[in-house]
Amino acid sequence: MNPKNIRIKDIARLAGVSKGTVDRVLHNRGRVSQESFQKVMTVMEEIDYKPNLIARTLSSSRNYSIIALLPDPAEDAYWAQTKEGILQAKSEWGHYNLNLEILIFDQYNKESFKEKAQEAFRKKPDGIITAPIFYDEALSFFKLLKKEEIPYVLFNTNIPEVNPLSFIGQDSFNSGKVGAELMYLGQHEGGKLAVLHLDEDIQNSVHLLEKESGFREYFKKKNLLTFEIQEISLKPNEDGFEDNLNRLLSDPSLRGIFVSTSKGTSVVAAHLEKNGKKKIRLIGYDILDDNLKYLRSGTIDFLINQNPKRQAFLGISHLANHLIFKKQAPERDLFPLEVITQQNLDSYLKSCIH
Amino acid sequence: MNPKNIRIKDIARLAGVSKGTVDRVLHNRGRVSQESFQKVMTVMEEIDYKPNLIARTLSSSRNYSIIALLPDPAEDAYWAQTKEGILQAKSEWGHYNLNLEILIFDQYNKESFKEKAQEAFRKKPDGIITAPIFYDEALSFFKLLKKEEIPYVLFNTNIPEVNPLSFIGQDSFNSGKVGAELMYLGQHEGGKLAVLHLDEDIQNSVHLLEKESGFREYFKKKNLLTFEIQEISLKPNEDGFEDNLNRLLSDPSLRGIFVSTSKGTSVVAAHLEKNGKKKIRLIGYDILDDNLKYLRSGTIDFLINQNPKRQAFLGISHLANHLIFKKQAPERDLFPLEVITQQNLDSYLKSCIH
DNA sequence: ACGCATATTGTGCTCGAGAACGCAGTAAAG
DNA sequence: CTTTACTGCGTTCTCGAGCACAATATGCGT
Repeated sequence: MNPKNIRIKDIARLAGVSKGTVDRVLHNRGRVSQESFQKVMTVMEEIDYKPNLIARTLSSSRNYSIIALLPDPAEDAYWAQTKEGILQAKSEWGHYNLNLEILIFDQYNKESFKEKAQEAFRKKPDGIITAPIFYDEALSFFKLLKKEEIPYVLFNTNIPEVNPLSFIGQDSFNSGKVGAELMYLGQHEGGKLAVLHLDEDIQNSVHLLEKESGFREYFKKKNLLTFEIQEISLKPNEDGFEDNLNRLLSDPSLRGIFVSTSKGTSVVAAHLEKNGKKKIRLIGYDILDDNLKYLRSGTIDFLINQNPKRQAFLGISHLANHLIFKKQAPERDLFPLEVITQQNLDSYLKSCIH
Repeated sequence: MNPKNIRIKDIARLAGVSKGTVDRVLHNRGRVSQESFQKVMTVMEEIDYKPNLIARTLSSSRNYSIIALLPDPAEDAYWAQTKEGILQAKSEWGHYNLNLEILIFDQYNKESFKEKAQEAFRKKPDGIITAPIFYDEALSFFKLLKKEEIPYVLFNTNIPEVNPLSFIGQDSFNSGKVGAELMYLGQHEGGKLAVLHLDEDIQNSVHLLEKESGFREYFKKKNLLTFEIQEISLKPNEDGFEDNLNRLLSDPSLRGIFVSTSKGTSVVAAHLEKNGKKKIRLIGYDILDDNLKYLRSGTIDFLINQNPKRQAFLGISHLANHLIFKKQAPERDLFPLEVITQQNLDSYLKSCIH
């Protein structure tokens, strides 16, 4: 009744050869005469043959293994969401022969990353997904993987020069510009603004610096000279962290703070709330539990959503599609820069997007 | 080498029965003795059997047909994006045996919908997806479909009482609240606000009215009595439309306009720009080409993205997954309420989310 | 105990692509 | 003139679930 799809068998029949020959032509593995080749090609040009992905996948049904190399989810709500994404991908792809293993490293310890990376490498998986937060260490890891032709997908932090199969994440520079835009919104009279990096290892975090550049770029391009932008980097685990933060917040001319990390956002919000400074505009990152209440109470004005869960989920999906269905992954899957407010927060929490 | 997945065959072996029996137990189509049933169940409880979706799909590889019933994409940029989503789904699901047909009706003509709906019904597809913009006509259509057990998916406009397989779209009420929030942002001194419905058939468009309710609710809940909210419904094809619109816009106390339709947004923006009234805050819907330039020029302050393309795409996906893979579709797939600004616009245009 | 009906169970083919295998034919090497 | 090597090509089996049908087993009546 329905116009059934064309099968290799059909092509073979039309070309007057056997399906083995068609198979050889399609995958050009030689051993085909000029004549047969031509016959098959003629047929191929006339009809558009789409191989049945399901059949193909079934026959070559092997068990693929993927290793996800992540910072400790127990240490950080951001990475916890990443892990959720991985687990969701695991259950979604579980039906196919996909083995998914998670290896955890310490996000503050390069050695730990090196160790786990080596462990991952030793297991010779069919694919690897990781957030390469240590630049140099990641570099040599990827060199190894490239040599062994193990595809790798990056998320969160991009290192374009290592040519990953795919990068999934945000455009940090533009993310910073969005932050600036939200800062400027209805607050045009100028004043002091702070860009706050709360991270243990700012040198290594290119994407945080890119956010700052984007933030500055916005004001520069608009020629808004009445705003003074001050960059401050603090390490939450360092001595005197509280004092430093308090000093910053007590500046009466401070109009707004742009926090470049998700974890830092709630830290700053807590301080602001404690000191009753709700007038300072606060913009930060991500829908973490800690951030939610401050957004709801109005201490945090906006969040920019990096969607770590979705990043991880899509990373696995791209990799799995590549391995199982031979689909080609996008070189860069840059997420939209989602602005979260009090009113649209719930819609993000409830939506089934992943 | 790898812990191969458990196959029906394995279960049969473990339970000491044949794979036919296991098959009967799994799909409980009776004709199995108590004893065999127990043996199989015991094994099933010990191991978690996940049927190989690929194999299943291959064997029962029939051609599914889906009909998408849409308003004319040539008439309206919004529905054009919907169509894009359908086409994208078509190419993505083309590998599987999915036949996707689009039927177009006139969005201003109920009779046209009835006609096309009947045509769709006559073709006895395996599934239908549609945007039920005519309430009564849709109702009787779905009654028919239900009787024939043809699954249907709704998008854009929900009619919960017809129990669709799935609804994909926005929560209109909260969408209005987000509109209100964006209106209030940095504009606290009160004044006159307009909620503008530009549509040919407002009576029939529940979701537009819901947006208005949400909009009003925000100000009510916040007890912002200094704002006066005025509702205006205009039909773009009616005589005197221009005059009516101009009269509204020339009100000097008007502080902001919330347009409930995507098409209406650019119409209002054009008028505002022509009259040099950039100070009136304008909030509308969707990333349509016509809207883009006004958002970029600043006449439109914010867009709320309903993502028609993604709605259509996911609608088909849910339906296809239901038919082909027997996956159960979410009853409601409510999208996040995406806020589009000058700075994050490009990230939305470029992102590969679909 | 036998025939027949029904209940239960097992076998074997299907889907479509991939790939191993093997056969026939031919050319080069011994 | 045989042996080996290699080409070209067709056949056949594989993957795992689904399903039709064949093959048993059980029960009941005579």
